[in-house]
Amino acid sequence: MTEAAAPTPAKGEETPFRYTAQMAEEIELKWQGRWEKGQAFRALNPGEAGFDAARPKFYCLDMFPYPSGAGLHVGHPEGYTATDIICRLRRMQGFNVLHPLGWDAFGLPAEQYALQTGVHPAITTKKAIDTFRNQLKRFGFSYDWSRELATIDPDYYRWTQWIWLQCYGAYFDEATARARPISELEFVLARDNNEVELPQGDGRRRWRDCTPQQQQSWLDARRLAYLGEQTVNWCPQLGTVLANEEVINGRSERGGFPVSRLPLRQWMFRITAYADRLLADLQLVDWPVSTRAMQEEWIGRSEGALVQFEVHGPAGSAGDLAVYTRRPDTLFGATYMVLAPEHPLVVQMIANPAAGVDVAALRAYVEAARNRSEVDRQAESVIKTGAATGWMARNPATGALIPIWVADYVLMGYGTGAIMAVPGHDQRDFDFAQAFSLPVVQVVDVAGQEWTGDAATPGEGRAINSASAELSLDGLPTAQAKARIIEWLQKKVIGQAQVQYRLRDWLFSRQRYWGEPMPVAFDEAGIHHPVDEAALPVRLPELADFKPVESATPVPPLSKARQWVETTAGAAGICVGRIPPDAVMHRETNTMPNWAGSCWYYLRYCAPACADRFVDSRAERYWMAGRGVDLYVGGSEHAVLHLLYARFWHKVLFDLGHVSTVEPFGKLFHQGLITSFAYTRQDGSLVPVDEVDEAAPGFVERATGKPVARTVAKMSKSLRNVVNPDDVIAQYGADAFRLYEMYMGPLEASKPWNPRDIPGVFRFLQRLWRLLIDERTGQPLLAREADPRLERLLHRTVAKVAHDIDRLAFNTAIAALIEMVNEATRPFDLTDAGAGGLTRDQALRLVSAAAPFAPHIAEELWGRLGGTGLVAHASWPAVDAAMLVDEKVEIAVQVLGKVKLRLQVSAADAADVARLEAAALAHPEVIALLAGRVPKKAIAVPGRLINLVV
RNA sequence: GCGCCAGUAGCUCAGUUGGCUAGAGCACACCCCUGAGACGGGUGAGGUCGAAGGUUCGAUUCCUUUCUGGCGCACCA
Repeated sequence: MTEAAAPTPAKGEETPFRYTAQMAEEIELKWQGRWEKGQAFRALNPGEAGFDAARPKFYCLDMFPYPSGAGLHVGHPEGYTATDIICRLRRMQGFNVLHPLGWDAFGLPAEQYALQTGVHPAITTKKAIDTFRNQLKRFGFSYDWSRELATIDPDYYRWTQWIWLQCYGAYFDEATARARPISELEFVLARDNNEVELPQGDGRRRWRDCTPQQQQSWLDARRLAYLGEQTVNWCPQLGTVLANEEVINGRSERGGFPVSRLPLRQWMFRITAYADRLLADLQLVDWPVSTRAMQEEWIGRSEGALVQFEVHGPAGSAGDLAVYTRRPDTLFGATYMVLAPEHPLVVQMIANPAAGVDVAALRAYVEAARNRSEVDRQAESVIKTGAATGWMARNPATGALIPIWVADYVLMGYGTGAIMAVPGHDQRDFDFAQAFSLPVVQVVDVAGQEWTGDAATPGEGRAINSASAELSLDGLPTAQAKARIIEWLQKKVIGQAQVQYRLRDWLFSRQRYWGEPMPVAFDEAGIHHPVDEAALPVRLPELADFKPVESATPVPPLSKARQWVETTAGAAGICVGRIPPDAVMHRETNTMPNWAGSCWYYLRYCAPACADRFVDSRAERYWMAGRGVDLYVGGSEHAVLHLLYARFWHKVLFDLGHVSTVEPFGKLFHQGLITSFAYTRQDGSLVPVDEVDEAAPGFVERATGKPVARTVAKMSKSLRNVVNPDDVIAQYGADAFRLYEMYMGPLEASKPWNPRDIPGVFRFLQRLWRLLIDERTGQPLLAREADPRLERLLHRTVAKVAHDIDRLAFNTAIAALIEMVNEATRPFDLTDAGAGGLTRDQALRLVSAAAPFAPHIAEELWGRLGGTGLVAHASWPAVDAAMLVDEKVEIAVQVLGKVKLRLQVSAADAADVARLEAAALAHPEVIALLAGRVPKKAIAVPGRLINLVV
């Protein structure tokens, strides 16, 4: 803390009832105790005694906190204060409010902390939760603590596992675009004996002619949770594989460690099946535009065509190669093809080299590309590298044979992992063609971009040089050329229109200890079997040595729990009735990622104690009614990760009939980051925040008196600018803390923590107190008669506060309260004992309006003023609409847009254009002002002004 | 490079469909209170509303360009 003035405790006998930090603490602890004892914020579910179905519901959710060993920082209470304020207002407005909190407690950070300290994560995590809970309770947040839950509770994660099993037991029905139980699919196939496509090019076969193994693997390949061979992101430093969403610029989102690519068989979620709905349903939610845009970009829908190219190897025709292109209209300009180094065809090309090709170089290139980390690959992205394969492909439009190359600028994970290269109209292809002297042809005439052959023209235009005996695109604008060629490709059965997404399936396996075990096991043949619902939860085994296994490849630590891993079908609870109970099984040793628990916690809050279902249906239908969670507040860092995953799970649960809404979070809001000032000496070294003084023009280091520069940065230990909320509360109280964080600026804005501003809001609380309470006696100070001006202002203040809270503009609501208190303080003399500025009724309404922000001082004032019950349960003061408009309105008179004078006009005259104009022009002052000039035109704005043009 | 958001007093921010002399808190100066100080109260100074064009009777507000900062995406064919 700086030297900023701390409130002095009341001295002597003069003002023993002064609002000081000490009194704030006493008041706050007193009311927190009473709220807790009286379960003041307990939300009742439908069916419970006392539940009032006539009230509207309001489900307000904070993003799941991840309790770290370091405890709370000032960023946490920002969003929590905001939701607390709106929840308190809604209760006073008569809503049934659901406002729960729990803990996201599995995952890497907790495990890493445990590794550092050498203490088991079960212990460190519980301790961190206790610390967080204690700290949060000191803020006086109105959570329904009876609904508290943690993802590490077996009673919770049994249902996380259950949801995974739902996905395992479901497939995506393309016809209806929704998930359905895979047993339905199996039933229909058996009944109708349909023909199915077998994997690995085994052709098509009738269902009943398939072996049981073929049937099983066909079904397994369609599950929403499936075991897939994929190139995954392997992070050796974290000791686990990561989802695409967790990798940023080739480094891990958490920790910033390099990530390499590795083919691996892992559990996946078929989130790509939902790409279309995840995209389309963004229209249904009230979310920040930036967040919706991020999800749209992440899903990355693109329209184009799939085109088959005939491949020619040394032994002649070698099947077809499919490519995806957004610009099928440029097919005539495809002069070569490129495969990703991981493309399966590359293996064949190396095994059967074409004559005259340097196979060693090709093999070396593919090897190098595989071993290169993503970071390296991107760092070198400017320079195109590649190797010729010697194999050729036939361009179906021109009939020409074009060479096939391998290059790492083509990614295996997008489209088919192969492209047709059109160097004339794609910059990347052009760069590559330049590097390897490949032909470039122009097939589109782009307006405004002259064709020189020195650069690609990637825009749209009219097709040229695009004609064959069968087909001509020449002269067609791009859109029509696309349609024409797709039609032709379709007729020839060598292509069709295709929608492609950037989104990939979600990698769900983690090689870590501290996570939910997957409810699945493998038999001796390596076939996987789900654990029966009745046998859940699959408990995480106690493991003394939970360190990740040192290895170049992923090895889950759970594999060390031999006795747990090696089990029988009976012990593991697998397929009771279909498999002998003594059959040998080994459990899945990968665990679920951190995201699993946070994908559905908002549902569990509706009925956290429900024992026979993941959520009680009636409770879910009540609290999620309408558009789900009514307000969800949290940081924007989860814009694509958590928020995309949770939407996906929710949609699956919806499809399977387990939840009642399509989207989980109707309205979303991101609070801004709280930054902090940091001070640097002229040589760039850092000065701790508490060793700096403000000097006349700038800031100086206290010890030396030398000037230092102030910057704004994220709070971090290294910058020595971290603020501990406990210290602030000790110095000013929780009400002042809450008020300060809300007054700093708009909730969504990033803003610096400035300790110098805290005394300002503390003084406001003191003024509020002193306005209503005699500091010498502790008795209320009340006016005998209501001042009509203050009455009017009070109505306005109450209306503005409610309106501003609705739009989450807490800073302006507080400003209105400050103005109200300042106005009410002015007219009365502090020395006149017993006489205040507001009547008891007015005072109670003012206290009500302040209660959402500073609930403790409000309860105390409410009690001292003789309010009944708790102000937290009081009704929000009624606003008389008539009090919001003035009887007399001040109208500005402008001449040519410049204000010359102002008139008092009756509200009725001011509201009507014609009457306003007449009243103004007839006014002696206006006549004097015009001095004979005749206005050519008068522009009247009702209630505001009149502008005269002369 | 592309997209989104933001630039208002020394600092942090208000300014709700274009309209009144652009406001608040902190900081600053002065005055009152006091033996003196702290607390408190009062008064005041401080802004070409990032820049340049345009639309309009009138622009901080709308449009275009540009500068600066933040965030996101980035070899996705």
